[in-house]
Amino acid sequence: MSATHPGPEKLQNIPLFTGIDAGLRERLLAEGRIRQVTDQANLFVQGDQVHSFFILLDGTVQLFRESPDGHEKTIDLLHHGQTLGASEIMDACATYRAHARSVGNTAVLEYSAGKLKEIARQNGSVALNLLAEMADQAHQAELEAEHQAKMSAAQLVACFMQRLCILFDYNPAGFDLPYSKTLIASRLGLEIETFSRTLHKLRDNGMVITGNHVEIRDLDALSDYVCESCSISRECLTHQKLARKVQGS
Amino acid sequence: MSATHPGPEKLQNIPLFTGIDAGLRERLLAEGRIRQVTDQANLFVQGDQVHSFFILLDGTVQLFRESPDGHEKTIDLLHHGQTLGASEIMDACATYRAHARSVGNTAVLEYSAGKLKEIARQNGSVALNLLAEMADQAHQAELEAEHQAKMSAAQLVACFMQRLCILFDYNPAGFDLPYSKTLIASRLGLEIETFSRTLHKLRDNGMVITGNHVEIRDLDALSDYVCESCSISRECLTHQKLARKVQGS
DNA sequence: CGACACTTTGAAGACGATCAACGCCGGTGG
DNA sequence: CCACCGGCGTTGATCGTCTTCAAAGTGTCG
Repeated sequence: MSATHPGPEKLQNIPLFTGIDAGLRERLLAEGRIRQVTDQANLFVQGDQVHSFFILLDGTVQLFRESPDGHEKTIDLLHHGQTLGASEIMDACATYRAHARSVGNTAVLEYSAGKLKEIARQNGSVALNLLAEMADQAHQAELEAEHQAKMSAAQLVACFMQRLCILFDYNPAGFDLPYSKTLIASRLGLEIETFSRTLHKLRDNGMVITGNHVEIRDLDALSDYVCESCSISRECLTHQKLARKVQGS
Repeated sequence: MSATHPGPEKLQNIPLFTGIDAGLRERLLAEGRIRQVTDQANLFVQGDQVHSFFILLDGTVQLFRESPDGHEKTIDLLHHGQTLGASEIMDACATYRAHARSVGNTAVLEYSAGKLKEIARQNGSVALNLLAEMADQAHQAELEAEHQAKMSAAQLVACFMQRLCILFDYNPAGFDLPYSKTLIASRLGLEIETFSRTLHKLRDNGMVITGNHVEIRDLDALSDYVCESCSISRECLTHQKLARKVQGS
């Protein structure tokens, strides 16, 4: 499953370039530089001068921040079609606000910051797509904050598992975790020990985890559990589902 | 201090309209409808069809979500020049994702959703300003999530107080809280009891609260305390300071 | 086989939420 | 003028949850 040669299909279905003329899209794609990135490599480092904008073609990228006391908090895990660096460029803030590190081999399309602005200025559709993407990013981040503030560890994990199923089209009845448990725990803002213990507690909610394998026995009960104290988890799930459908069309 | 008649100065210094020709700005302002809003009135309700976009002219608006179990979580408190509804409109999501309720008398400039899109499409500068605003919104929300995940109640409160000083240009040596404690607690995702107790504990960190009055004795020590486990609180503070300066110019 | 990263498990402790009671204040109505 | 009420804030006691520290188990790869 290495990403040394992203097929041409990886250049399709990029949300940023949807709804624009095919010829123009080709030209825009050609203006970016395709980069193969090995495991654990930094695309950029928190505090660096903003130089590039990235579109993720293949693989996974971990977006995370480092605090003075050494702790790492994973902000998000990104996949095909998602972008990095847009908000930094648009915010006219000179430095990256987080680290971006590849998880496994990945491929990205890289644009210079200036080039992105130029493209956005010259092409209204791309600018609108960019706006939609940033709106969604803001929305997801707000949800995230609400989750962190109000949900228990068990609810966070359950919510995460459900989103995994939607994102990767897994069968809830049985699938394998796509990341290490350490990475997931970091993504959820939990200590690895807490995460490990929580996985067992969820057995009572119809979710059985054995090693790397997850079985969700009762999806509805789990959904109720997740949504109980979260204003729009359910809405959020369907929204993501929708986004995926749109992206696939 | 009522907001029944926002002076014309309130129509200036709106970030969304900075950097555009004065004549055009006048026209854009004229296309919006000025609305006076009384205390505790809803600008929109979570789940409503998205109909309008708002620019806050005067007063404070509480943005909050309601969960099935009845709890309210305040997402943000907005002031002059900030906007509401942009991300919903751009996200092509049909409903508001939160409630917006006035805190005290306020004045807003209202545009229909369609009108906003039209303006953004026809005016590149406004679109870029909108992008910058959404980028900042996403950034703040990410920070928020990190804070909720990693900071203690005392750090949240200390951080909040510092931002108050920057936002309202208060003298840290002594100022009064601009909101009720209940509202602040909700904003920070804390129970009112926890918030109340935390205020006293902060005495050890050089912050003395008596009733409604706050005295910060040692700003540097407090800043260190806040940033100890937060990756960019300090950066965040200077960023807001910067944003304010830019807005004032 | 041994080194090392990852994960699990146990025990202790810190922290915030919850429940309950009370004090304070402004307004309303008798 | 006083009694009552409701909203707001404080304080105490208790409980559940998550973190922390420590130790041991599992796996992979040289």
